[in-house]
Order: sequence, then C-alpha cells, then structure tokens
Amino acid sequence: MVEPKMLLRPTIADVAGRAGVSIATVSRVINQTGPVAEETAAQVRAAIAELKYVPHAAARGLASRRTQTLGLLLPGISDQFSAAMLRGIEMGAREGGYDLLIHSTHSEGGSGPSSRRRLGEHNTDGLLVFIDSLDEAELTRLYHLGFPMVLLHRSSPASLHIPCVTFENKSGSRKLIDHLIEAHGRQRIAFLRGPEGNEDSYWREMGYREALAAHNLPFDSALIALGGFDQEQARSSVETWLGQGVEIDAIFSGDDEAGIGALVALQRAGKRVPEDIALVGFDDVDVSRYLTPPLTTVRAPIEQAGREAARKLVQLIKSGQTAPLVLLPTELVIRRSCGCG
Amino acid sequence: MVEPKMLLRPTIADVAGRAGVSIATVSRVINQTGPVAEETAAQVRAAIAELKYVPHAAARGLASRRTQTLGLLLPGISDQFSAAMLRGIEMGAREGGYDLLIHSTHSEGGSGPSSRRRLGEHNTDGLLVFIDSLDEAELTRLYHLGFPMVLLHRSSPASLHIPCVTFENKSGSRKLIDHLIEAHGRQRIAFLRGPEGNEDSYWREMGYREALAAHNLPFDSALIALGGFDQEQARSSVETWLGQGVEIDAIFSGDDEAGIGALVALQRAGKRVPEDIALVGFDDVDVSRYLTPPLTTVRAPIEQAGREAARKLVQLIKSGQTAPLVLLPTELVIRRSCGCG
DNA sequence: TTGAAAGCGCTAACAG
DNA sequence: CTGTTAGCGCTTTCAA
Repeated sequence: MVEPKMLLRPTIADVAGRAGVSIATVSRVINQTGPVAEETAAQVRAAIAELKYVPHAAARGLASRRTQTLGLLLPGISDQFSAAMLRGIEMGAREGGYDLLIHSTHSEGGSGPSSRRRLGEHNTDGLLVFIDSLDEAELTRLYHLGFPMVLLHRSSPASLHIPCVTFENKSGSRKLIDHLIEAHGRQRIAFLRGPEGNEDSYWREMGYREALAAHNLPFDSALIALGGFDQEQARSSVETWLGQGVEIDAIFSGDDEAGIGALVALQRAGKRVPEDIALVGFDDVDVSRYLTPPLTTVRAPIEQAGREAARKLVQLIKSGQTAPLVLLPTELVIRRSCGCG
Repeated sequence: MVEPKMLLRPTIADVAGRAGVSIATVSRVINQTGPVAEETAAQVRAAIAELKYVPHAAARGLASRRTQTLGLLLPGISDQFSAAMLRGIEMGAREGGYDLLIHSTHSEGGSGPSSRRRLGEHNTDGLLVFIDSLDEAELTRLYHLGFPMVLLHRSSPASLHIPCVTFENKSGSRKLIDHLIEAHGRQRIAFLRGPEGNEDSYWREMGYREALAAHNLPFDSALIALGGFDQEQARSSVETWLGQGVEIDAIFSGDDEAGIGALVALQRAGKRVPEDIALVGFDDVDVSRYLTPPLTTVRAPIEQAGREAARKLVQLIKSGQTAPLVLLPTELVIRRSCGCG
C-alpha cells in the first residue's frame, strides 16, 4: 500500500515574500501584464524557480474568469477517426495555450437526469462539439449565453450561427464515383449510408447521386442500405444484398470502417474484389492500405480538421469572431479495390 | 463572422435568494454535506433547476482544494494503443466522478524551457503517467509532495512507491514463442524490440528468451533488432536481416504495429508468410485480424488497463492508498500468420 | 437545522 | 514602476 500525505504548496504570497515584492508585482511578471523593472522581474523569476512555484489554476480562473481550458464533447474515442481528430485538437489547443478537457458521451450509462453535464461554461472557456454529442436545446442555451463553441461535422441549427468545420464530402465522393464509372465501367453501384442524420454521410450521398446523374445512370433505392459507419452493420447489409441477389458491380461504403465490414461480407460470399464487385470507401483510415485488396478511398484530413477546429475556437474566445464555415479539401486515393493496379 | 457576448451566469447566491435560504444551505444540498430539512432541500433543488444553475468548478476547487479532475500525461494519442487506453481511462474517470485533463507530450515543439508543465498539482487531483511522459525528477518532486499518481506501463523509480498497472507481458510472450516452437517447429526466431527502455518490450523479450531456453534453443543476438513499436523501423530492420541473408524462420514482433511493418518487408521481399517465415505480434490491435494473413498475437487488455489505472488513481485520491501493482492477464490469439489454420 | 463569516490563491482596478 | 485592496464563487467552521 502506498500512503501519500499532501504538503502545502507555495503560493504567490510566498514568491512575493522571497522576492521582496508585492503579490501584484509577481502577478505582473507571470502574466506579463503591466510594466515591471527588469531587475525586479529577475528577482521574481528567481524566486519562482527556487520555490518551483506553479500558479493555482482554479484561483486564477476564479479571479480572471478564464480557465485556459477547451472542452471537447464527443461520442467515443476508440475508433480511428476520433483518435486522429483528437490528436489534431490536442495539438491545436496546445498551440493556442489551452488545456483540453475531454468528455465522451458514449456509454454514458442512463444514470438518470442526475448525470449533470460535466463540460460547459463552468469549467471551460469554450466547447468543441463533435456530431450530435450535445442536443439542440443545450446548444441553444449556451449560444444565447454567448458561450464560444465550434461544431465538428455538423452544421449549426438554422437560427444560431455557430461556426463549424467539416470536409468537402460531396466533391470527394463525386470524384470517387466518377472514377468507378469512367475508369472501371461500373453501373450498379451500391451505397452504404452512415448513421441516421449524419451530415458527412448526407453529402457523400449527394456526391454519389450527382455522379450517377452526370453519367445518366438511374438512382436505384434498392442499392442504398445502412452501413452506419460500422463494420457489423455494413457486413449485415451487404449480406442482405447478396442474399437477395441484388445485382451489384460496386459498393461505395460511406466510410472505411464500414468498408471493412463490406469486404468481409464479400469475401465470405466468395466474391472477388474488385473483379466481381469493386469496393471503395471514404476517410482513408490507417488500416485501409493494409486490407486485401488495399482500399481505394478518399482521404479526409481528419487530424487537420481537429486542429483547425481548436484554432477557430481559440480565435473565437480571444477575438469574439471567426469564419462561420471551414471546408477541408479531400483527395482521391486510388488503390486496388476499385479495379486499378 | 460570429460575435458572442457573454452574459452573467447564476451563482450560488442567486439560487439561495430564489429559494429563500442562505448560500451555506444551498452548498449543503448540492454536496450532501450536513443535514438539511427535506422541505428546504426541495425548494433549493427547484431553484437550481429553474435557474439552470451549475456550480463554478474553479470556485469550488479553490475553496475545497479539490478539482475533481484527473490528469493524463502521454506521448501521443494517434496510435491504436493509446486510443484504446484513453477510452478506458475516460471510462474509469467518469465512473469515479472525475473529469479528464489530457496532455500529449509528443510533438511538444522545443519552445524552450518556457513550456511550463500544464498538468500537475495546480489543476488536477492526481496524475496518470504513461511510459516516460514525465521525467524522474518531476516524478520524485510530485511524490514527495504527496501528490497521487499512477504509472502506466512503467515501474516506479526504486526509491519511490508509485503504484503501477501493466500487462503480464512475460507469460504472454512465453506462450506465444512456445507455440511457434512446439506447434510449428520454428528454430530461428527473430525478435523486434520495442523502443529503448520500454518495459513492456523488456518483459516480452524475457518471455522470448525463457521460451528459447526451455526448448534448448540458443539465444542469438543477431536475431534481435529494433522494431521500435513502429512500422517504419520494423520494416527497415527486417529488410536489413533479409539483405544480410540472416537465417530466420519466424519473427516475433514486439508489438502489432511493428508487425505490420515486418509484414510489408516480408511481402516486398517475396517471402511467404507463414510458409517461409512465420510472423507473430503482441497487443492484438484492431487491424491485426485484417492483415493478410491475419496476425497471430497476444491480446493485451489495453482498454481495461486504462480503466483500472483511473480506478486506482481515484482510490488513491480518496483513500490515500491502493495496491502497488496490477498485472493484467494476456491471452494468446491464434490466427494464420504463425502457420495455423 | 440553518446562517454568518472567514478564507481558498489569484487578478485587476486604483492609488501612489 | 509598485503596492493596496476588493472581490471571483464556493466550502467550511463556528454559532445560533
């Protein structure tokens, strides 16, 4: 067993005493607010170093009404997408001089209404909201409080004007489907939708439809099924298609994660990819290149999106304003699952 | 452009006023400290609800000298290992009623000595320290301050007694190598070490050596190279072996990540896996099952380790003590890269 | 069972 | 350029 006993830590008063100045002066050299004689400042810095003094964040926050902390609300953090985004966010926050407080809303456990929101105006200077991790009522309340927020992969409710960052989903999938049609002559291209209400998925579908229309291919709702950005759901949907004998010569999976599930279903059914059925995804997650065959997909700058979102939030906090929308460019990544190579 | 203007939020005084009681009473019902008449409490709760009052974390922290926040220090968060661990930690923290403050030390940018530590006694109630994300001097300072800490995947400096959680690395790799030798008759088994000083890697190597010794196979240092728990390094090391014509009939990669790099090198060199050279890893990261061939490995309960660490830290904070060591069991996962199936 | 009041450590006027 | 002082919003004795 380990038994710690907390000792008292030096406060700003200790530093002031050691340096022979007032606490106000110490505060000034720490925050670089107001003028201090270089000689005095040097003494203060020396005292800080000797005492290994670190300002108490809570006290500072109370007095200044700033926490120097960004809050992140997201559904889960285990998938590759979230992990990459998180990395970008952490980077952006740090660059801006902010800490990062994280709360995953997933597996929240229905502990009744008592599960008070853990991240908000009381402990952060602003919030990064991923997808639907915060409901519209709360979004509205915070907005009207003037609380800084940036949305990731979801647009602002119409009546509010919360800035948002996401990808160029539509043009990305348009290029992808164009390729399938033009380079590989596919005509019966199925689409695995993302989760209900997911905006990335919505725009990817729009790009898909646009590509079909541009090539005079009919839109067939029998070729649309739920992939849910999830391996299992995608597998199940593809198995259903195969079981029903739906005629398909290519599958566009709403994201790479679902693409893996589709690949498994195809392989189990003895279909050759891409000879019998081509397969393409979206995101270009790490694994994609290691699948057999390697997955043709669209690279989404996930990490960059996170970083950009954090930057915008910092800007919003500091200056009170930022551009309402950032659309990060996507890029086609040709590998073998589409029929190339 | 979006322009927020911050409005004032309700304080405990507003709640007290609305409920017709003193702030002390409000504090009592919120924290369930001290007796309050049920009738009074009901009124207070009503006032809190009407005002949508949320206690101010900083003020609370200042007064109570507790932040209800756990700090996490880790090198990076993009890899699958860290992501899984993070998920477990987040879960454990939430279960204990704590927030999670994260700081990734990776890519810290040599912004001079000015990069003051962002996580510590001043803004958290305890620290979760992964690998070597905090140097020994700081570990020592905090320990002598009586500051609660739990180490992940590294043991405590000898003179301190900081609790730690990690895997049963040695027995895991022992089983793995036994399998390679006994089931597949491999004799020239190479090992790709993890990063310098990594304890997980150290014990995995011990298990490897133990297995060789148990089967009277010689230990050959020419069969040891640096994998660095990294794809590129592993690939390079395997290419070197192959280029030098070192005789090898199996490769034990210190972790799955490096295993991917090894697989790539093997395939580029035209080696068949597992026929020419068998390949096994450690961790059982998500991708491993999708490699071709699927990777035989040892499943490490990464998420569980994170959760357990958070739990222990909470326990340490609350009770002042916790068991010094937790070794989570590992399990052999047989797939095809070892020669099975 | 409840209220009054003293801080927690720091920032930010306001004097000097 | 530097010190004094009044809070920031809450917890926590100590009385009542």
